Amino acid sequence: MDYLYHSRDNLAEVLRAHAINPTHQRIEIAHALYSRAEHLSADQVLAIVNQRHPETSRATVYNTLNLFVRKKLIREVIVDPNRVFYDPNTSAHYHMYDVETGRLTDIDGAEVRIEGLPDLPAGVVTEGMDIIIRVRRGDGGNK
Amino acid sequence: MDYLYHSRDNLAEVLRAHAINPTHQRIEIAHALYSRAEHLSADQVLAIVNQRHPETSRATVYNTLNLFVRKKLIREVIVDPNRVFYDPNTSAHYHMYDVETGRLTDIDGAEVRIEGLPDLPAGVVTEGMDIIIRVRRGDGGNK
DNA sequence: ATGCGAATTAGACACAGTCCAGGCCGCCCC
DNA sequence: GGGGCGGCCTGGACTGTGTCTAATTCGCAT
Repeated sequence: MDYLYHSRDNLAEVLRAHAINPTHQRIEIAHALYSRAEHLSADQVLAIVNQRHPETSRATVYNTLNLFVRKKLIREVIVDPNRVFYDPNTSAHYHMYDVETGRLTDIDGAEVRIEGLPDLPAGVVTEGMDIIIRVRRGDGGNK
Repeated sequence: MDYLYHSRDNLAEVLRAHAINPTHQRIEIAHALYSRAEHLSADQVLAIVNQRHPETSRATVYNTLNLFVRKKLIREVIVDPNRVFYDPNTSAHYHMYDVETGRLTDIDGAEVRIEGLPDLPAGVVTEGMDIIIRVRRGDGGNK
């Protein structure tokens, strides 16, 4: 994957390549996402960005994340009813979600094959497919 | 499926079979879910229940839906960041979600086969698997 | 410097969902 | 039948995520 080793300079290029005006804040937000191989919520991004560079507003974080999603720079992952996670990895892959800890990890999609899905209704187009495997630690969970 | 034709009397039995005390409100809520082959949000359930029988509180609707989920009577479907949908069909099946209309429809899971998923880490147990195919109308959507 | 559109900001707002303290209801036992 | 008890329901306050808006600031080109 090409999303490790993103200096802030490189990130500006990446943003431009996606037709996004690379502002200060947007670069910081992109950096927060790309510099760690984790799935962050908007609030986490806000916290990370503000601990380094003094101030970025909540509105900007939300606006920017939505912008990135629209421009297909990142992907939303909807697994937790409370918050949306953002995933800098846009290649085909799936997710494993620990319902106890809330931890979300990637599953490589390269060798996953799915058969037997019915045809889509006419005039309908696939936007994407999510697969989420919900797990818990075998012992700790009481019925 | 055995979730059509649920009179309120039958529903009381169903609830008891799941170790749920069949109160008035719970039966009405179960009825709202089982009597239509649709996926409802908590707010929709609240509206349906209250248009028939005068008053059921919001807290009760939420408590009851969560209780039903815990008792495996219904299932949560998390596809829309804004609200949770509840699905009375607990057999293995998947979902198609229209990102434009918000409409959620079932995909029978009987003949779906998935291969190539990696093994789970040791000591971890599958809680369930969700597959969501996000679609949109092919023509109407502008880039 | 000046002007202009785009981006950012603070704060108010909207909304789903939860919590809490009080009251009600059904049920059991005497 | 009456008294007590535990579970259920209720309104309302509260929380947290995300959005909106009006005003300010930024960056850039002239």
